[in-house]
Amino acid sequence: MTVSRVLRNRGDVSVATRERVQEAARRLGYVPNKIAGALASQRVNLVAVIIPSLSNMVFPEVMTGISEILDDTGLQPVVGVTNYSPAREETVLYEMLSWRPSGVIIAGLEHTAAAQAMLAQAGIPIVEIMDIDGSPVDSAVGISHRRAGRQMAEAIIAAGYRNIAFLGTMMPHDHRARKRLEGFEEALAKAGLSLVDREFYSGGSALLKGREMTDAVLKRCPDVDFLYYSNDMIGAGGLLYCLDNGIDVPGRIGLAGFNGVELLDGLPRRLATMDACRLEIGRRAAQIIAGKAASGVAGGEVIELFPVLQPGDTIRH
Amino acid sequence: MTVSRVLRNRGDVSVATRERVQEAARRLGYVPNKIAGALASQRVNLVAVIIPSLSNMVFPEVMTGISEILDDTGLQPVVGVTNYSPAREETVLYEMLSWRPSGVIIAGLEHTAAAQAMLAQAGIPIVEIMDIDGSPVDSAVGISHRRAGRQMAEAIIAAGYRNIAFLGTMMPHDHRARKRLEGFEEALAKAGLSLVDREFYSGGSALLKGREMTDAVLKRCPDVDFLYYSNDMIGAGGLLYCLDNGIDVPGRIGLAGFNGVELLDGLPRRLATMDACRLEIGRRAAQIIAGKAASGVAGGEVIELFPVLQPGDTIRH
DNA sequence: AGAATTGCCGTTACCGCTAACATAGTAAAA
DNA sequence: TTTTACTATGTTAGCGGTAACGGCAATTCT
Repeated sequence: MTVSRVLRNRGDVSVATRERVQEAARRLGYVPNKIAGALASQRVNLVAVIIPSLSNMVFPEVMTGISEILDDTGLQPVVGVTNYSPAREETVLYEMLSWRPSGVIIAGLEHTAAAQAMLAQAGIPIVEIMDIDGSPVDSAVGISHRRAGRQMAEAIIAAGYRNIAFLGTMMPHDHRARKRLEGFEEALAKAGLSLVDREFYSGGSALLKGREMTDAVLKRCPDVDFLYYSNDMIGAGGLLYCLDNGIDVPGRIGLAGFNGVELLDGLPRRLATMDACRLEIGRRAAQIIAGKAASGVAGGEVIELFPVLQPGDTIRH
Repeated sequence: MTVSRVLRNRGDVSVATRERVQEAARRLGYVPNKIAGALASQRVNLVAVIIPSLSNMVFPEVMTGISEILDDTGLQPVVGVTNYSPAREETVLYEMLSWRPSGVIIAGLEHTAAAQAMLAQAGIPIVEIMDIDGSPVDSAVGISHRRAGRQMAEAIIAAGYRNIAFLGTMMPHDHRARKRLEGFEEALAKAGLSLVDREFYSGGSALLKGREMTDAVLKRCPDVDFLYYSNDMIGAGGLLYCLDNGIDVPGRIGLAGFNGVELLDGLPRRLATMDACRLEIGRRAAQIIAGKAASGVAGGEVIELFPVLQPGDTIRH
């Protein structure tokens, strides 16, 4: 017990004993067994973070926000990656819950029925992040992707573009990209317009994909005057393609992406985009978990963040 | 016990009982407590993965390789991020070891004395990845960054460049970048050359940084004819800068980076680089852990991988 | 038929720690 | 001096599973 007290800085131990214990621990290379500790105390300083992917710039930044806040609380994030597969999400969630974490941060509002049930039953704070177009199990922090799509469409229409095409991921489970497209089309419809073309791809977002898709669209629809990309990476590819081919941007063709990734700052021209508030989403989500873990208070809250449109140099005005 | 057997698919249970148990588990939303299970069985299906950063394209790909292999083994990776801080690495390692994982995959060969001691004492397979220029605690999988730097220098010299500058990170703990630079300078020295300029920066790798640094070097040393970047991201920034400014690449100035990131495929010109074998490193490391976890065999092995120089379009020939 | 085996399920004793309480020693208060 | 109040340390009983073994009935072997 005395050792336990020393190593956790809990309760009264005389300075002499404390030092003797620490010295012995150091000498023996003793590393306490958290498994036993967690079992006995029914407390685990882990927060499960479940995200679709690590390779697209967006989630690493969310992670940064989460770590930033959690670092001060003794809580530790544990990452699980689902690759945009609902089945895998369910498995990963089950696996993580079986370690009885202090909270869950999970991307998106769409989960399998079983996953929903697990989340609801877990008895710990749950924060669904990125998206708020839907109903969360507990808390949610994110932006309205539908609104983001709508706003971008409105800006594009206001700038006078009329023959608008969409280029994006075909991932059946990227609900946020889907909602952006829905919002986008909704705003087009309101203006009496509709997409003149759409091009989908699967696989990771990459510059090269953006080039290929742009090429395909321009070949197929020579009179298109705006390309709306579902993410900045393929948008950047499209931008480079246009510049390489001497296409007047934003005069002849306008371009826009989504996310506000740092990458864009170095491009020859600044791509129009919308910041997805990734860092802030991570921070807020972690704050909710940390707050509830400390206070034990229940009750879900929904925090909506508002991305700002960054017109850059690829929409004319 | 019967429940335990059913849920782990171990031992004999009649079909009838098995189904009764599963049905009850489903109905109750029962999630077994791995903490208790791990304590009792002294087995934990977790592999600690300790890396410096998630935000620079290189480690996510290593993670992909790791997950790919581990997915078939029942083992699960748990990521810890150190932000290139040795002190933080020590903390993260301690934290992870206290959960008694089945193995550790950790980036680099340089650790604090305490971290070295923990790794050596842990009694589980340890794989140090990315680098093999040094002596591993147990196993290692990686490339020789010193050799990589040397090879690049030799190729540059062979192409006839003579006024060579280096642009890279100033992170005091990015040992791999440091070793590449050492190898590079070593090969220059052998050819009777030395760097005409060097420019360092701190912070994440970004296109914009690459532009700024390139601008600085070219202003300072107008007669420089080759720029060697410590990573592809700033290299790409430099390439875009040169193209924007009408500099003849690779005639007037040659460029090279390091890593072989996918990003480069979409650039107007292919940057010379060397693949760091990231995916393969992840795979091999995971295989070692999985193999040892299964067999219980000890004994460290060192696996050296050999990156290939991809000359691209930015070295003349 | 009796012995040996097999399939199925139950019992017991931990795993390494911590909550809760007990106990000595020591200083302050009555 | 005795009582009270801490302070510092020790004791006990789990936490929720699993390893190891035990036992019984049904089957197979000899």
